[in-house]
Amino acid sequence: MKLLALDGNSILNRAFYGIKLLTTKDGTKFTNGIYGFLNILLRLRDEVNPDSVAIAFDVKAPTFRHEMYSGYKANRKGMPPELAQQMPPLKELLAAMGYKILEAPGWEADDILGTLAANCGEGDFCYIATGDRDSLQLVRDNVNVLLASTKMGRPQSVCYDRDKIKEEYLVAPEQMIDIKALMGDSSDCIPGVAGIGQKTAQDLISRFGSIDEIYANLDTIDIKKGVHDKLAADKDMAYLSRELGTIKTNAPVDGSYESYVPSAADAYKVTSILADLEMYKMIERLDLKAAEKADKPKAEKTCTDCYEQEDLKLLYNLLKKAGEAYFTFDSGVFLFKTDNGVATVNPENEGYAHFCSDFLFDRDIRKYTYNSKALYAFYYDYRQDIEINSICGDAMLSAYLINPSSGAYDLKRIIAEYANAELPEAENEDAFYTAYLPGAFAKMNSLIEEHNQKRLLEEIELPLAKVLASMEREGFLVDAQGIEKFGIELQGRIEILVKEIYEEAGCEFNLNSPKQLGEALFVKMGLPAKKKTKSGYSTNAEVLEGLAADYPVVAKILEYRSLAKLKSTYCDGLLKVIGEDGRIRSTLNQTETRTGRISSTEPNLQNIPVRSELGREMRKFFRAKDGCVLIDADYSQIELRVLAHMANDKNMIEAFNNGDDIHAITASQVFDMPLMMVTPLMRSRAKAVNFGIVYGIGAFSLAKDIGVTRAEADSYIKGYLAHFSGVRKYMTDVVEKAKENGYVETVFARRRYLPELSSSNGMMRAFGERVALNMPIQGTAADIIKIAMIRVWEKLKEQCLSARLIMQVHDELIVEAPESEAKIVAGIVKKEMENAVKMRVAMQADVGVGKTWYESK
DNA sequence: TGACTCACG
DNA sequence: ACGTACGTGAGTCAG
Repeated sequence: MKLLALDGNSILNRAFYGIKLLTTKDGTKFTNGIYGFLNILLRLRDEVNPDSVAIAFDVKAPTFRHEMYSGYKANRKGMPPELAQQMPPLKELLAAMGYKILEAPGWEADDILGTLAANCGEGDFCYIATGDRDSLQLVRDNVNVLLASTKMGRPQSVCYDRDKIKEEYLVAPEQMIDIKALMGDSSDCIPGVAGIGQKTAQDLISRFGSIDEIYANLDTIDIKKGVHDKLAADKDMAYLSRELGTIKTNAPVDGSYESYVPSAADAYKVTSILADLEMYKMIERLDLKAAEKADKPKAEKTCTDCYEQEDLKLLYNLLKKAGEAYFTFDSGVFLFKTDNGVATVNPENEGYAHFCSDFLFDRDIRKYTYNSKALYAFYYDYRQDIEINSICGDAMLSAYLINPSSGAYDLKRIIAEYANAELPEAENEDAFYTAYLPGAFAKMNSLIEEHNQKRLLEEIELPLAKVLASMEREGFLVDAQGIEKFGIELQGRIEILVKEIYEEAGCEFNLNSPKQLGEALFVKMGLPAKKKTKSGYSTNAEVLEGLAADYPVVAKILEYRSLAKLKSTYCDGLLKVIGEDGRIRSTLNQTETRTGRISSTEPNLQNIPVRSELGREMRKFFRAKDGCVLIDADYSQIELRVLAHMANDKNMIEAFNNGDDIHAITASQVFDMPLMMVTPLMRSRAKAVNFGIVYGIGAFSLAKDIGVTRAEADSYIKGYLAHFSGVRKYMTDVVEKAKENGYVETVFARRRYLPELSSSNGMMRAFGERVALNMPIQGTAADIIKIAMIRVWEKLKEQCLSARLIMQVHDELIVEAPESEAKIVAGIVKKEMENAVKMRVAMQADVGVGKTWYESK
């Protein structure tokens, strides 16, 4: 039998250090070690083509094996958490692949390998794969060592047999240990003989055979005096080292190679672990199909037969009787999970429209689906009289609530992660997913229950999907001609600027290229460079602003930048996406952000300029249709109010509830003076401190932001925390709790995991702490405005108003309403926003009305 | 595709 | 000694 025996720890180590740190998209799991390990394993498997495979791991012994020398291997124990984390999933994966994992408490992996090598009988062959040269001592006529490593991300292995060792070390493998006894090994804390290195040790052993021979004839053999004296002084150390360095061959493991014939891989489990680690290519490389038909405990078998459902009346009755329906949906085509498999319902079927309105309307059928927003959207267009009720589950939203950092909410991955499912048949993938929807929901619902997120799901995310679908459908009317004209004006100004800049710079270059711009400014023109980026000089606004006062050309570049941005992103960009009816329909993503906010894409309408006067002009082109006005309401200081509530800070709560100017109050506290004496400068600095608190403050960044020294910024923070002691306590508590739990959560139990907190990298840890401080605040604010959106939307519907919610910008809602409804709608929006939640601090929303976004805000 | 820059809350 | 505030999306360049 041909056995391939791997030193799991050693190979994982090589893989980990040979490949740069990789993580899953969300940063929750490190994967480079596992990835590299699999690469090496597959490579070896191909090279060796073994009959059996054994993978050995160290198991920490409760006490040191070699107590006489207590420093032994002390420096080997420290494994960085990024690596340690990867150990359990790796073992699980290897086991699922059908390989035997060998562990023996108190024994190291190389002892286990030594034992296996020693059991190599007649007709057997043993390949030891390791990253560690120690194991070379195990080489025999039928035992080879494959020294594995990862160079430039590629797996490599060198095969050592007797000849190769002779060639490289001039000795037989049995003598390797004597070399080590003399030279020692600092990484293994094997002392060796002081002053003797590899060269001398190799020379001595190749000439005299062993340390026994050397010491037996120490005074007669032909060696230099210095070497003789060193050998004489450390005789005990040499023998101790030999003992320490000798790999044991009596570990308590099964020595029979037959025991390590791999069993069939558990294809489902392997796939789901790999999918979890986002190693999708690896799934293909393993080609699990062949191994799939294993006769062992199977995952729940679900019928995935797909058939066209023609009798829709019958299907409706079945669903009605069941009281629930699991289905997926794509542009009008339904796939229903039924007892007989998966039923397809097509728009071409007779009675389709009738079926849809009956089924979707029926409150007594609980509906579990995927991407309910798309379902709402389709039927808003298809037939507006079809009402959709009782959407009780949306796999996308559930998966998002369970982990908003995973970023992978396609149905395929959700099924792979949460349903105990077998691999999909390639032909009818969609039917397969539908078939496993109930299983996935069962698992996700129990997690959601466990995390106390049931209300968050049912009262916020599920109803919000309908609101977002309606907002996307409404869109935002824009004045295309106005934008075009504005763009032309900008273009004119840009061309003049470009000419002037080229003239003053003395050369022409691509102003849009940071690389060329940096070159022109800091090399050709010799301006003082301040900051560098990975690939050259930094030319960002902060740097340029620092130079603008002294170099007029830089001021022009800044102006160019701002105009170019307006032109390309906002004028050109928006013109491209205006619909035939003059409205822009942005996509509102409900499962994008890690904090619970929604995001807006294609185009992003959440970053339309407002801070600069020229940019703000853009908002004049966002308007209400004829006869209508825009009602714009934004929360005042929602994040600070949330902080005051969560921290239960007396001073801050009182300030808000008195209706005070919070930044001014903060200034009076930070600078320790009466409110009357607070100057505008002090107020603006205090405002920056308030922002900083919400972001997880650092003195350095605060200093940079407001242009004071670090020490000064530091004293502001100290002053702040001294006066807002509730906030101080909150900050320590929330970080402590995050470290304990591994996650933070909002008032409404929206959760975000923070693996960064257990990183060994100080910067990553600090980042984790800032996120721990920020996410509950930003996330709770997001929860609140979502509640307000649902209430506003429902009120407008309830009162049969024509007004429509059309946009949300994190703390701001925009409603388009007939002029006649303006007053009442403004009242509804304000009221629903302010009453969305009851907190220790009252919420305040400011409402504006106007023909354009510019006017209404 | 990643880096850079910059628009918003 | 080292880098530094939270959360997004889009346009552009350059390898």
